Amino acid sequence: MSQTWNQHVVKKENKALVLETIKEKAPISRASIAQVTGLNKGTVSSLVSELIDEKLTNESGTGESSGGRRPVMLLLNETAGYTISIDLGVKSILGVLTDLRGNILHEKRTLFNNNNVEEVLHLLYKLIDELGVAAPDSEYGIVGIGVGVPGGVVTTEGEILLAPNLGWKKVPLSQLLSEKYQVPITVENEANAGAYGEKVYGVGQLSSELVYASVGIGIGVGLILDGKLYRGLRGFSGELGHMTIEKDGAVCRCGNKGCWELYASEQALLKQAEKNGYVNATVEEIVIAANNGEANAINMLAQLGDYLGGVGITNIIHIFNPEQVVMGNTLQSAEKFIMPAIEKRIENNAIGFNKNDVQLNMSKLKKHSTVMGMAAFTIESFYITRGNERVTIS
Amino acid sequence: MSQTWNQHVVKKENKALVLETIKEKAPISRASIAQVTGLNKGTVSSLVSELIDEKLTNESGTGESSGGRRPVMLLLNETAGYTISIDLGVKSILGVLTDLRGNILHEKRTLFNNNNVEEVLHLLYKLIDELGVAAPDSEYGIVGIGVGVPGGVVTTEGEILLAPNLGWKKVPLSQLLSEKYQVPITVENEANAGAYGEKVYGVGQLSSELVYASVGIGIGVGLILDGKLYRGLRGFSGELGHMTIEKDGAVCRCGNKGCWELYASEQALLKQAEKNGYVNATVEEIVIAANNGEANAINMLAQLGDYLGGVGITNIIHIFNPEQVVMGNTLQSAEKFIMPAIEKRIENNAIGFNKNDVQLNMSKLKKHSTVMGMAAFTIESFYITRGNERVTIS
DNA sequence: TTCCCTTTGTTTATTCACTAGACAAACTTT
DNA sequence: AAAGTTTGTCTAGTGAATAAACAAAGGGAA
Repeated sequence: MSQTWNQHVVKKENKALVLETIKEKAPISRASIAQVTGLNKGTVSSLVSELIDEKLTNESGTGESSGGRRPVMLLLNETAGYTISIDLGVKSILGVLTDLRGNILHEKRTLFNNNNVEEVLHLLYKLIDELGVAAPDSEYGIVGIGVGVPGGVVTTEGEILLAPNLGWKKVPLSQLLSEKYQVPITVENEANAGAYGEKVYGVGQLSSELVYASVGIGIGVGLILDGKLYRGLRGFSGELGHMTIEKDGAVCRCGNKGCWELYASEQALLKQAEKNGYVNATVEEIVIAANNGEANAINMLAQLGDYLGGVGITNIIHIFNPEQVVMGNTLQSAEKFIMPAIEKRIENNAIGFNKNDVQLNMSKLKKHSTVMGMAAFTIESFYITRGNERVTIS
Repeated sequence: MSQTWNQHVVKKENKALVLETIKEKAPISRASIAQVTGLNKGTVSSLVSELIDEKLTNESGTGESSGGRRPVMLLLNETAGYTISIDLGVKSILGVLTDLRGNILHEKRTLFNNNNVEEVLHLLYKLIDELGVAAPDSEYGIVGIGVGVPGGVVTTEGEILLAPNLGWKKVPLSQLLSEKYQVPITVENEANAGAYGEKVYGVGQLSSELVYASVGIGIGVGLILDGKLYRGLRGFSGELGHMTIEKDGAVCRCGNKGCWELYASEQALLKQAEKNGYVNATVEEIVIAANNGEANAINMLAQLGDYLGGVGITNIIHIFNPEQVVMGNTLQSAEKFIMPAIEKRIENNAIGFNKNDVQLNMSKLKKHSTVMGMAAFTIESFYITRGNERVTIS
């Protein structure tokens, strides 16, 4: 059944609206908030005074007069609390400490070779502890920990993590962190987090229909539909890496045939490189070779762009009619060599209307897409749950 | 900017909630509504009396006592108004007259050979007029006309229809109908409407993540995500018929290569049939041949199922992690021969988690999926806009 | 039958959040 | 200095929901 509506809900929503307005347009006066939101001046005054009591916003000095009494400017109190946000990769862990506006205060990357669960968890705990110590004193302290992971998070049966690329199955990461740290924990797929990061802090801030393709060892896709992250029934949407693009193609480890990521990923590139005599090369080395003008390297990257743009991304454009497609993760370093191929393929292959609507970009946050997405999740849920507490208390 | 919240909104939402409850659980008493929704008995009483004044609900007689005073049962007044809902196909127009619960009172199909815009519009107007005459007298009369069309509806620049399969481009259908009939008009893609029809009245009533594949001359897909129809940025989502499934495949008329609908549609089947000596055959004839045990026909249908299930629908399952995939339109007549192939392919090719979540069904409404979807749109918007009028008046 | 208990639906008093408008403070312009 | 503006607070009033009392209409047992 749907929710019932009463005055408590009205107040909660209006308060959230005022806070959101301050967040977006700070510094801003009470009078301007009233005008922008359509709320009455008195209502805004009363809600703002509660927000100040809760330390969520601050009065800074007075602003410029526009012919009358000077306005008192309000600021978001972005140092009322901090988030710890993690990108758990297959070779390294990236952790950042952010304030409530998503400013990064502290950052650390830890490399590892041993994928063993206990080993990696130990490093993860160490990293979290270090970031926690780095947090300044504040009203709310650490408001949550978010971890982006290279795999699926099953939300039934209590958030269990499955990460084949890490060799992990059924790790109850969320539960483990909840027990160790008494703060809200969010665990989310790396591509989903990346999509949200680009939407909130990156190149997608103006788009509400955005597809983020994380092209790394495999391909993961995060979907922002109608301004919100779309997870599917149980969080397994976006397995576009395992979309068939060659119906009788090679067999993938997923059991399907002709999967996109067999043709257009780091894995695919390195396999091709092996054939062309680049033994045990890395993506960076191939990009350097291309920069040095080696035809083989340039061609390999262009072909990768063909497979990315001409098939997978064209399909994405047809399926979702998105406003924006953002590409991120490790293949971003080859931008210079793959983008022209991608753009050309989309120009040639995509249907007119869908093609004209879409804007294609490389990630703006680069290595930070995932951590910033996790920070956004944590911050958003902090503001929402604080609102709910207030309602039930009053 | 977001919406501001006040008591008017609260009342409007609660009234909608009460009406929704009556719609779903009729016959139901005021006391039960209060218990189900969590609203106060007095509140429910007052809202119900307004709904009765507006003729949207009725008191029927008293129900059975459960040890005290007998309850007065409330019913939805489904004959307070009627919708005219149309499925504009490439060879025929199907029109129905429905009441506010979606019961079909009158139905007519008109065939045509000449795709000329004026010609078809003339037939459409005639059909609408006939259905309008058939509507009984009622409080609100015809509350809206909805037309499902075989093409895209561009919502910018005032709802222009593009229907390549009809040979139409840039027909302002919505505007034409608005001028001729002074009631709310909805024009929507046939697959989108079919998806909503199955969600509201068909086999998808319990699912909120549903993908509807309309397999006819081409393939169109309607997406129900998070319980709502997903249209993409400008209404062009769901062009999955033009998803590449063979990267170096045949060129499609859309300009892309290896599109799904080249392998798995009526068009594809008939082309194959031609090769196998079934000259100028129809789908029905091939199904009859299969029923008569002709191996060629059986094999062609099985192969069609392979392409449907093993590639396209498997991709859908990986992309969306849906709760349900529903197939409809003309190919439904071949259900018996294609379903086993589809199911087998999905079993073999789809990734475990996504596969286990999904349920595969043929359309329940069959030829009526699209018209019922249009009826659902019209009815829903009637109830919503009536609510808004009330708010601005009071 | 009669009396008591239940259940339903209405009525009344109260609460709560928002709005309109008055007002004071602080500033600019003439 | 006087007049007009803008900001922010305060007060009275309104509308919608809730809680609780109450009336109406039933059932069940002695």
